[in-house]
Parts: sequence; structure tokens; C-alpha cells
Amino acid sequence: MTINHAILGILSCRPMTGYDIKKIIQESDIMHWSGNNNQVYKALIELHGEGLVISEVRYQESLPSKKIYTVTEEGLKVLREWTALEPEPAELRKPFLLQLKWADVLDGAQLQALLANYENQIRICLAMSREKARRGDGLKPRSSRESFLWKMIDKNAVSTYQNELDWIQGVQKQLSELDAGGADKLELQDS
Amino acid sequence: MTINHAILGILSCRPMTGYDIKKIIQESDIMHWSGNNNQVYKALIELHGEGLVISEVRYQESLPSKKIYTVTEEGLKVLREWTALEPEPAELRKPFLLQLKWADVLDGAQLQALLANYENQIRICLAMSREKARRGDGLKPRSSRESFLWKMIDKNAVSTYQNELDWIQGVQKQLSELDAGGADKLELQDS
DNA sequence: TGTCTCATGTAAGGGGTTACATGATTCC
DNA sequence: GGAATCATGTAACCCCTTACATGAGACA
Repeated sequence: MTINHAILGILSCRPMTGYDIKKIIQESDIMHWSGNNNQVYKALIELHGEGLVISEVRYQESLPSKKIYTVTEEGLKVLREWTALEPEPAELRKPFLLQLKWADVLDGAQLQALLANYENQIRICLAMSREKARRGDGLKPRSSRESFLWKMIDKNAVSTYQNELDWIQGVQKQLSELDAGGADKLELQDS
Repeated sequence: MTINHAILGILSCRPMTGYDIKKIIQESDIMHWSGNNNQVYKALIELHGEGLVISEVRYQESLPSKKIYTVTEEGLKVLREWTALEPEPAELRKPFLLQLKWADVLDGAQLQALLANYENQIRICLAMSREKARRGDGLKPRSSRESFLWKMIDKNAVSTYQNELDWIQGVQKQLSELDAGGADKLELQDS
């Protein structure tokens, strides 16, 4: 999976400029690239060189001229082939889990603060993913099947964060029960 | 979060060699680095230069000599400080979702195959995370509180994959219902 | 004979990131 | 006056990855 595939997909919805593509990538959660100029414009030049997209320059008064990119038949073919491939495995990077791994070096209050902090963060992510699902990403589904798929993608984000929220709340609850009921069992407690 | 923090944490459990650290990182799910030589040995040199770890060379007959690294008080302080920091936001990279985003270019059979493929992949991840939780990572918890935290970390992985499995099964089920009941509503179907 | 484990290190390259550069218009 | 939008592109850098290099013993 490279940003080139993402760009081909975006352009398959409608022709647009690198600037438009950049914004879509930046606002998307499933496209994990930053959407910086270097990447997007370089990728477009590459795709153009491979004949997967064509570009048409449109001059504008009092605004910089734009290059409008369109996918070619060849580009659609590459997109179709990539889409059907065995998916690359997901990479779930949760730095918080690594902090939690060594969190026994913290005292009770610090640990509670860390957990509460993460819960709050996840709440925000959950709210944002709901909001993004409501707003959409500026692309229009081309069929009812595509509309269904895109709704499912939004639901994936929401349910992922909801699951994480349930988990962190469980951790907090069980920890408070441990602190209350089983204090005598804990060996390294200072308080 | 850098690999240096992960290494400080690992060494806080017990002194060991770069080679040992490498294996722990490679087998860990929450440490997302590949654990290649370049990274680990370079990080150890850096940590040593900063006085966060010290090393002792042990010569062995008929085996290469090893450098056994130990965290210093200063290193533990840095670990404690980092652990209590505001967690960096999670990065969830699911290439499959990007394939699904453009999957309307596929026909019905191809889409079903893609979904089934992902379900299978997630099943394997779920089984592996359960197995890893059972086996442990070779580090011994230093307190019952740490033991609890590590169990929760394992549960996080399991519940994440379980949630993903439930989701992909829901997608498949709803899609088959759409195909069966609402076929007339779909505009781009070839069959 | 070939491959694996132990054990440390280096080299080369790819991909991603931020920041710079231009330049007119619009909005506060 | 300063910042944001539109629009394209470049430069420098950092992190991470694979692959190479050494070299002895164990195992099939």
C-alpha cells in the first residue's frame, strides 16, 4: 500500500488537483499519510510518468494555475488489481500501552491520572470519528453499494474507539477495586 | 515515544544484552519497531552516552562476548517521567479499510473474497494475541499491580481483534442481505 | 552441507516529515 | 498589517528498513 493507490482511488471518484487530493488525505483517518506537498506532488508526477493519470492545466486569473488530474483506463485497472489483493496486516500503534507497560514505576495517583488522561483522549477520538462520519469526506458514493461500504468504514472507526473506551473504563474500575479490596496483596505499595 | 523509552522499560525489569532486547521487541505487539540491529544497538550507544544505562562486557568461551546493559538511577528517572506524560494519540493503520474504500470497482464475488480474506486474517491475529497473552513475553511482573496491568494490556489486544472480527462479520452479513433483498436498488451491478 | 543460535556492529537506501519558496486575493 | 486560502514545487533531514559482515558451535 502506497499513497499512489490512495490517490488513484480518490481520482476515481472525480478529477481534481493535487491541492484537493492533499486536503482529502489530510482529513482522512484511513489514509494515514500526512498529505504533505512533497509526497502528493511527487506521487502525481510518478503516476503521470506511468500513464496512470493524465493532467490538464487550467489557467486562472488572479489565482495560481492548477493541474487537474484524471485517472486513465490503465490507472483504473491498477486500482482494481490492488483493491482485490490480500490486505496488508493492520498496524495498531498505541503508545499508551507502552506507557502502561512500565507504569508500575508510578505511584497510585500518577497511574490514575494517566488512565484518566487516556480515557479522555479516547472520548475525544470517539466524538471526532462520529463527527467525521456525519460530515463525510467530500467524496460522493457512486452506488448504493459504495454508500454502504463507506458507512461501514465510518462504523469501524467508531466501534474501534468505543471498544477502547470500554476497555480503559474496565481497567480503571478493576484497579480501584484492587486498591480498595486487595491492598494487603500488593507488595510494592508505598502508601 | 522512541525506542529508547521501550529499551529503558525493558532494562528496568532486568539487565540484559542488546541481543535479548532485540528479541523482546521483535516478539512484542505493543513495541511496533522491527527490532533490527541498527536501531537497537544505536539506541543503546545513545542511552549509554546520556548516562541512562551502563554496560559491562562479559567474555565467553566459544561464543561472542556480550555487553550486559543495566539502567542507571538517572535512566529510571527518565523512564518515570516519560511514563507519566500525556500519551501520544494512537495510530490505527488498517490498509484493508483503504481497499474497502475503493472496493466498489470490484464485482460481487471479488468483494466477498476480499471480505472473507480479511475475516480470516483477523481470526489469525486474534488467535495469535490469545496465544501471546498465554505465553507472556519473558519478563516477570514485579508486583501484583504490574501483573494486573500487563494482563490488561494483553486483553486490549484480544478485545481489539475481537471487535474487528465482529465488525467484519457484520459487514458480510449486511452485504449479503443487501444482495438478496435490495438487488433492484443497486445500480452498478453487472450480474 | 546447510542452516540456526548467539552476539555485535555497519552500509545503503527508501519513505516520511517539516520547512522553505512564490504570489495574488480575501478576511479580520 | 497579518493571517488564511489557493496552488505548485523543492530542500534538508530523520527514522526506519533490509541486507551485509564476522565467526564459532549445534543440529539435521
